Amino acid sequence: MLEEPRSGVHSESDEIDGTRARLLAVAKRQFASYGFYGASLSGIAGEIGLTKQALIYHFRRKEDVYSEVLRAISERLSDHVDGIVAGSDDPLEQLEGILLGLLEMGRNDPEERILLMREILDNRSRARDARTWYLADFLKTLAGLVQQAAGPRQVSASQARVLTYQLLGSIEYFLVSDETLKAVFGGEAFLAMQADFPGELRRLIRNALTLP
Amino acid sequence: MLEEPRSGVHSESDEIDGTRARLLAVAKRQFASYGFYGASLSGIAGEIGLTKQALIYHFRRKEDVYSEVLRAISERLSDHVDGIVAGSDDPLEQLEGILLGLLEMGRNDPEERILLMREILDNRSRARDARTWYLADFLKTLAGLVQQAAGPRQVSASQARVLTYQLLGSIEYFLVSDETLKAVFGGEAFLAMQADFPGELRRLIRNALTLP
DNA sequence: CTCTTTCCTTACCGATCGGTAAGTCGGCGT
DNA sequence: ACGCCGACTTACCGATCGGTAAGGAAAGAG
Repeated sequence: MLEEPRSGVHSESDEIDGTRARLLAVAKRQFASYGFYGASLSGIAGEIGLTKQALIYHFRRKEDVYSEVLRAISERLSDHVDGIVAGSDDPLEQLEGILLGLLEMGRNDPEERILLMREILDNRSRARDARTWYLADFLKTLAGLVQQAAGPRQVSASQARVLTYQLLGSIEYFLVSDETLKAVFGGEAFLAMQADFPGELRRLIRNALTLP
Repeated sequence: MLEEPRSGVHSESDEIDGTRARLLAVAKRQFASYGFYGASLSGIAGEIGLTKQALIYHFRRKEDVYSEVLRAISERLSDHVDGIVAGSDDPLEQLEGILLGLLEMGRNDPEERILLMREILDNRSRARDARTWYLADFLKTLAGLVQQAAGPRQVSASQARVLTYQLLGSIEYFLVSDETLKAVFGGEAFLAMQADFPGELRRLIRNALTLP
């Protein structure tokens, strides 16, 4: 029933460790759906037919599972940014690439956006550790790009941060609201919104940055 | 130690029922901070020196406490909208008023925005009841206003909804991120952002709606 | 054939959860 | 004076939480 115990790797190689990766995938989904408190170790492990002690064997504490999930997300996020930044020299193009890419990432993996949104909300109560700082680099990079891209407008650093957050908020809020939108406007209207979103976002970015 | 048992009102009048209102206020804060699962009946009641059974006496179940909190918020929200709409005839002015007012409301009562954001996230898992529909009217009104205000651009209903959500997202995401922003950029930078936000939001609204 | 390590199990722990049942107690109407 | 009733309390319930301890199957190493 169980596949690939693999060679005698010790816990170093995350590469193709089957169980651990599967646990992380499930954990991501459940943390996103139910939040840190709402998700349970037994629920996560149970979804792939294991007991919670198997989960607690791979990661020592619940917090560690959560941290690991978060770390993977932030890693993917900065990889994305690095990839885009390497592919262009124009700040405006880079910014557009990052934000539209973010939209695309959210479309492919909605739970990830939801988890990140929850993290922002929980930051004020739980946590204490790094957490926030996972996103710090991403935010600073983005704000820097905005300030460069807004050349014609000559915005201050603070204004650039505000703009960054407005653009980011447009995207993240939309990505997180899919179920609400379906419920309020209907499924087909939501599909139309999904189709219209990228174009309107591009407009929003251009308007926000290039107009005096 | 306890004040105003008041006249023998039965549970109808929410008017000046001391305990009930205080419980709701505490519940709002704790639901916002810890989420539905993270907040506990005993924790809420304990904060004003009562036992959880006092809480469960006033509201029968935990869900009912939560619903009541949410209902109050949505009521205040639609009151706000009604007030603004009554005060102006120009859709663009109305929209600006509503959105800037929302920003102001969020500034005065951050927990309220956080709770609403959590509600959006939780909608997909918990819930089943109305919930979403509390916001439905608000969203539809807003989208209608956007479409009217975007007259020169001639946007479709779907585009209007997208625009609505982008603007709404800008605000809500910012309001919810205060702690993150303080942690990432520092407290004084955050204050500067707070000062810059309304102006940039106004720009964003105008650009999004009036430009072709 | 043993010894060890990896990966997972059952058994158990105290704490806390939401919720029920059954009082207690002060003020009210009659 | 008596009983009722609203506003609480203590006592208790089963379920579930995260986490510890100990053991066992499987596989590689010597």
